[in-house]
Parts: sequence; C-alpha cells; structure tokens
Amino acid sequence: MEQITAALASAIKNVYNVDVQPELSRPDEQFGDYATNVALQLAKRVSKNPRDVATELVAELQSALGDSIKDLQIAGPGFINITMSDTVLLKAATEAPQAKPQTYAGKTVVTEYSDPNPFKVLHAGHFYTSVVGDSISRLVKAAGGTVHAVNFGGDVGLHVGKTMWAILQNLGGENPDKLADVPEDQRSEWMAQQYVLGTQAYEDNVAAKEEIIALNKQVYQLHTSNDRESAFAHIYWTCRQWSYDYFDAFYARIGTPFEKYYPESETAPLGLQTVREQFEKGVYQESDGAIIFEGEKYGLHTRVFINSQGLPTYEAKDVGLIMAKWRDYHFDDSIIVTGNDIIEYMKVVLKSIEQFAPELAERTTHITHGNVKLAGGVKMSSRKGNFLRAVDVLDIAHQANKAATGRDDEQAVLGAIKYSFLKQRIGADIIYVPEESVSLEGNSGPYLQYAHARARSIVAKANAQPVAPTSLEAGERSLARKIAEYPEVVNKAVGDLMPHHVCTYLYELAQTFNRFYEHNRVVGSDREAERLHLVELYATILKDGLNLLGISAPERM
RNA sequence: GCACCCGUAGCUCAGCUGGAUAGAGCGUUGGCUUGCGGAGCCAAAGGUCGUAGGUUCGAAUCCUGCCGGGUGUACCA
Repeated sequence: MEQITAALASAIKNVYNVDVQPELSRPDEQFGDYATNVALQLAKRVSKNPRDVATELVAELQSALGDSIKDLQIAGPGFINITMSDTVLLKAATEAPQAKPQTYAGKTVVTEYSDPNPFKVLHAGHFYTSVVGDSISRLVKAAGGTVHAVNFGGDVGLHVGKTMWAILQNLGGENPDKLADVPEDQRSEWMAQQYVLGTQAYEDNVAAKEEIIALNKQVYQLHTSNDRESAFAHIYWTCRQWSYDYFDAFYARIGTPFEKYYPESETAPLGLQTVREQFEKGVYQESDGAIIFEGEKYGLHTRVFINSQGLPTYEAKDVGLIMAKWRDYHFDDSIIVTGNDIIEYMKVVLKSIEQFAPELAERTTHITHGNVKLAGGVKMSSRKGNFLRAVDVLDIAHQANKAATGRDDEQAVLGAIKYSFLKQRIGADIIYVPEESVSLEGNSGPYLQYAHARARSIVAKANAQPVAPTSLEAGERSLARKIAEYPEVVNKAVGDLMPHHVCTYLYELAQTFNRFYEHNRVVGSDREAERLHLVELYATILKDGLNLLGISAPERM
C-alpha cells in the first residue's frame, strides 16, 4: 500500500509537478483492490479533464509498479482502480497478522476508564465503559504502546457522606461490630441501598442534610489525620474495602484488569495544593468564598474547584488526578474514557490545566460515550435506586444464552456482551439487546467465536500441511484480499481509538470466508495445502481481532 | 436562553477528513441441503439518509436555519 501511494505521489510530481499525498481507498471488489480519486481532485488544479489526468497517471504508474500490478483501470468520472498481482496480494495476506501499525511505539500511555465510586453501585454503564476502555487499551498496546490502565473513584465526597449517614442509622450508631451481620455476598447490594436511603434523607430531611454535610467533612478529616482506629474510621475503611473487593472481583470476572486505583482521597490533597498554588498565580479566581475557574474567557463556562467550605470539588480532584498520573508515569499520552455528560466539564478542567501545565492538557484525550439502555427498559439512576447493575447485565445475558443454546458458557456470554457493546461506534447511547447479543446467527460475538472454532477444526482435521499458494483462484483471491486488509483496519481503529472498526471488519471477514467455504472444498481437494494456508491465516486474524476486543477465541465450542 | 451530542430500511446499527448503483444484522418472502462443525450459502422485498437552503463537477458526509430527542450550564460526581 505504501508502495502504491509513493508511486502515485511521484507520478503526480513527475507529470504535473504538484506535491500531494494521495489517498487509497478499498473499493468494491468488482473494481479492484485499491482505488484513488486523485485524478478527480487534480483535474481542476491542472485544468484538464479528470479522465485525461487519470490516463496520464496510469501510464506513469504502470511503468513504476510493473509486475506488482495485475490491472489498472480508469472508471466512472476518473477513478483509478488498482488490482495487485497475486504474488503481492498473497504476501500482504501472509504478513497481515503481524503487520500492525506501530503508531504508539516507544510511547507511555495512561488509560483511565470505568471510574466507579466506592460506597455506590457498580452499574451497567461501568460495565460498558470498562469494555470500551479495555479495548482501547488493547489497541494502543497492539500499536506498540506501553499501557497503564488506571481507575479513578470517589472514596471521599458528598456521596460518601450520604452512604455513611445511612450506614450509621442502620448500625444504630458507630457500631462497627454490627457490620458482621451483613452477609458477605450481599455487601455490595447493602451499600447501594444505604446510598439510596442517604440520598433520600439528604433531599427530604433538613436535619439529615446537615448531618451528611458534617459526615462528609469528617471523612475528609479521617484521611487527613490517617485515622484507622476510631469506630467511625473502622466502619469507613471496612465498607470502602468492601467496595474495592467487589470491583476487583467484577473486573476479574469480565477480564478488564486495572493496574492501579486512584482514590479521590489521594488526588484531593494534590488537587487542592495545585489549585491553591495556581490561585496565587492568577489561574483560578475567588468568588463568594469559593475558588473557581472562569471558563467564559475561553468560550466555556465557570466551574467551582474548591467550595466555600474549603473542600475540593470533583474538578480539583481531577486536577490532582492528572498531576498524579504525570508524577507516576510521565505519560506521552493520557486517554480518559467517560460518559458524554461530563464532556463540557472536562473541557473546563483541561483548559484550566492548560494555563499552568500546557503539555499535560495537550497530551490528554477525552473520549466520551453514551449510556447503555436495555431494549424496552427504563432509564437507570443509582440516585433513585431503579438502576441496571453491572451484574444484572451478566445475569440477563446468561439467561438469554441458556434460552438460546441450552448451555451456560461464561466465555460466550462475555463475548456476546462485549461484542454488542463494541460493535457500535463510541459516542451515542447504545441499546443492549440480550437475545441478539448471544445469538449464534448474525453479527454477534458468539458467531465470531464459533467461526474461529470451526476454522481451527478444519485445520486440525486436514491431512496436508499448509503451504503458501503461488497463484490464486477467484474464491481464494477474495478471501486473501479481505485478510490483507486487516492491518489497515487496525490502523484505522488505532488512529480513531474506535474499536468498532475491528468488529465491522471481523464480521465481514467471516462472511467472506463463509462464502469461500461454501463454494470451495478445503480438506481433500487438490488445493488442500494452499487453501489451508488461507484458513489458518483467517483463524489467526479472527483470534487476534477478537483479542483486540478483549474477547476470547476458544479452539472448540 | 446558550453550548455540546444524536436523527440513515419495520427494529438495531455501519458508512461521516465529499466521490462510482447508500451497506450489514434481525425480522419478512422464496431457493440451496444426507454438509469440511448448515451457528451456513444464494436471492427478493424494504430507504425523498429528520427538514429547508447553501458550497461543489459531485453531499448521508462540509456550512447555515428549522423540527425532534438527549446532555450540560457555580459550590454533586
């Protein structure tokens, strides 16, 4: 591909003396392997008919590329369609599994995603963002980056005050011993309930509201004084650990491990210190007793970083988080994956950081996604308590899987959920349809897992050893052509940080293979060895691609 | 009010740094079938790409207005 673009660029230079970086696209198979519309773009600049431009370029290309080209055609208004020789195509296909772009070679990249809060529920959105963040991490890693996947969450803040208030009510005061009454497998659910009760009290009961505000301060003080002994501290640290244990177990189950948690109690002091220092330097302003950043100057809005109580808001904690990431990793790139709702908020935080640490803001990419909605379901809100928990998604998918296949296969269920989350472009809300996700037919994770298992089984069953063909029959050529596209697809997915490109491609690849397989016998044919070579490449790419999505590719199903 | 995101087939979505007849899956209708794992293949029906303009040789794609849905907009996260 690079060879063709280079030849094209120099052809244009030779004929018209213009410097352009021509782009190749993958047209319909009927048109060839690559197509370019440079002749159309050039026509005006050189005052010629686009088809004449194409004719002149084709003549140059022909002599430059020689044997590596099978066919060059001018079509339609002036497209140049390029068909590679079988030799070149086969070489590209054979190298495809190893030919990933090294966009991030030598770079240290911190990815942050999931971000659940201790003392609150782990909901379906956390599941979604974990899967997306994990796949993005895998893409960056495949592109040569050193990736540190980290997680951020609020172990201090008003929501903790709310939950702690309800916990103290429930325990009848500061009685840590009574925590033993909560069954181990119900801890997470119990805490989620306490949060809902605390939130209701905060809204409905003035006295409770004041107590919660006081408890919030008390939690901050507990961190400042490193109190681990008092009864209150005992309750706090125990429940906090329950949350982290639950998160760890869930991430282990779905296969999205994290290297590190940054609790807000850790980033808060750092953020507070940084914001205060920069306040002295005029980056932040004082207003009504709070420390703010005046975003209006930059076309954004104003936000509070330290409230009038002297406590850091989420904004200051996020400033602290970026400083902590920088301190720990000196990253080249920082990728943050969150929901759409904080997109404007993040712009303000980053703009403020840009004032005193421009390189940190510059190296940060904020990727945002929508919410997960269950087909026909209700909107979830952990505040009100009518939420879809992360574990509910697993349960629903398991049920659907059992109904569809009669089996209970955790790997298939995880593949189903992850694929249905990832196949849609990141950005808009997504609708999760459990039945569709676990279906063995159509564009689903289990379908691709099965496709892989079947291909592996063909290779295992064959008598011959795979041998790279020297020429290609029509059906073989279609398959080889699709296989050869893989590196370009990964390159696009890495460039956009968009895993769905991989999904789209893998499904098309499986379709191409099935078409080939339907019409071309492999085992027992006189081209068995040659065809096995292609089947093996196909299986390898399916596995590799699924791995980029965090989906397992079993040998058998 | 202002800002940002979304609006493509009955449903769920690709395609969006402009290019060749707008593509998939599910669903619907018809065909293939004792198979290498048919969890498949072939085919049909189904779209004024929200809408009205603009830019362009060319617009689902870029720009503007409008309609519809969502989110954000100072001491929550």
